Amino acid sequence: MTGDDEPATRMNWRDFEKDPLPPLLRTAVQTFVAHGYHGTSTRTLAAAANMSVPGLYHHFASKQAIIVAIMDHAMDDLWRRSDAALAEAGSDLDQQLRLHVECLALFHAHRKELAFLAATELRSLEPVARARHIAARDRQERMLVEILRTGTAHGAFVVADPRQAARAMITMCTGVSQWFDAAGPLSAAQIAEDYAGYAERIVRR
Amino acid sequence: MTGDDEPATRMNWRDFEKDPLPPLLRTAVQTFVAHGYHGTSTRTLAAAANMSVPGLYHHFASKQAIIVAIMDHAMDDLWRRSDAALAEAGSDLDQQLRLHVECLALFHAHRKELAFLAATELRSLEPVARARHIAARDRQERMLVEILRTGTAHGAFVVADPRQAARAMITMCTGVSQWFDAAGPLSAAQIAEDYAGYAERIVRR
DNA sequence: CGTCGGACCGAGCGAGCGTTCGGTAGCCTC
DNA sequence: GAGGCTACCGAACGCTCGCTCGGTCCGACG
Repeated sequence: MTGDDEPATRMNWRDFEKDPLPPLLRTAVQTFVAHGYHGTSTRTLAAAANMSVPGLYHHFASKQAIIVAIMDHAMDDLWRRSDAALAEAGSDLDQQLRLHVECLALFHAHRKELAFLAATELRSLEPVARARHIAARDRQERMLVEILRTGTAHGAFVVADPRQAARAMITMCTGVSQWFDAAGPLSAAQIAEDYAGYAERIVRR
Repeated sequence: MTGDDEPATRMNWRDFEKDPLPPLLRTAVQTFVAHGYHGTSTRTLAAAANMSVPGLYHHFASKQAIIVAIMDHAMDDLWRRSDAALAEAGSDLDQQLRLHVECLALFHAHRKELAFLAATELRSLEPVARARHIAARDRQERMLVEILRTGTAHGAFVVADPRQAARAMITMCTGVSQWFDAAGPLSAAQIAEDYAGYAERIVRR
């Protein structure tokens, strides 16, 4: 082991060019978003990927494994982006908050289907995967709580309850995945900037 | 017709004593929250209500009719409460915003299962009911947008995009239904007050 | 040239699904 | 006390579900 918490080259957390998801999972994401996990049959999944049902089972052990792969990818992608955003902010607490919220909003706009599933299909995961997903969600939440707590301790922010404020900010960003429209009047970048502003105002002295 | 947009006695929108939902629907809400609409069978629904499957079909025409009754009740209850809150606020714009957000947060805390379903099971509704639910959601959103727009026009608030700010506030409150715990350290009333504060800060001059 | 393994498919398995049929038990009315 | 109503239930219908069996095709390798 080499202590891998500081990768040599950090990802560009603002880059959403293409999602490296294999085509089968990409079509599965869209189908699950439209009808939900239990509302989608393996036949529908196979048809969406231009494949037979056994063809699908060649790549994944079960329908459950498909949703698990999607959810894991979502949580991993968000975590790596927000980790990179924190690194970019350095020790400036205001900047840490701004970039974290910007990162959250960008993710929920650019990866809206993925983010929607991550928020919606928790209950469709079997116990092991569910526990893992909850842990990832909690770790993600803790990152923002820590920013708010440190900022409050150093007098940069005024927050009565950092955990509650973090939840308000996170669910505010989560909501973006429900209504964002790439063809709409607001770009993801504009929304992210506005949301960073909302977060700042919530904690302003 | 007597012009019924001003009922003689308005409901007390802060009172959440008991939900007037019949027992069958009450148990259905909990089961749907746990497993989702498509993840719940009519046999499970019947067992949760201590009933046989035909017994369940005596009260509702179909499984779909059960979810529709629940969703309609949720949207109607929220609408009547926020309507009453607006009436209580009178013409004071700051108060309109405060009470509206307080009402939203209270609803999503006290009726967390109901609110969770309303936000989550839209895609499980068949076209007619779905259209009705979307219309109700839009009407609900428009109410807050109007408050923000009027407040901005009168110089009470500073909001670049009322629609976007309204969505941020609404999804912030929607999130309460995902993590609120009646046995937790924060009461619904405390949360509602904090959230009204967040909303105020977002639009503050 | 042979055979090996990855990528896939048609057909079908048992289980569970939403729904319905033909009842029964208890109560109220005339 | 006959008839009708509400509130149910056991059994089963036709269908779809997740999943698997026993293949075929095809490019890579020796």
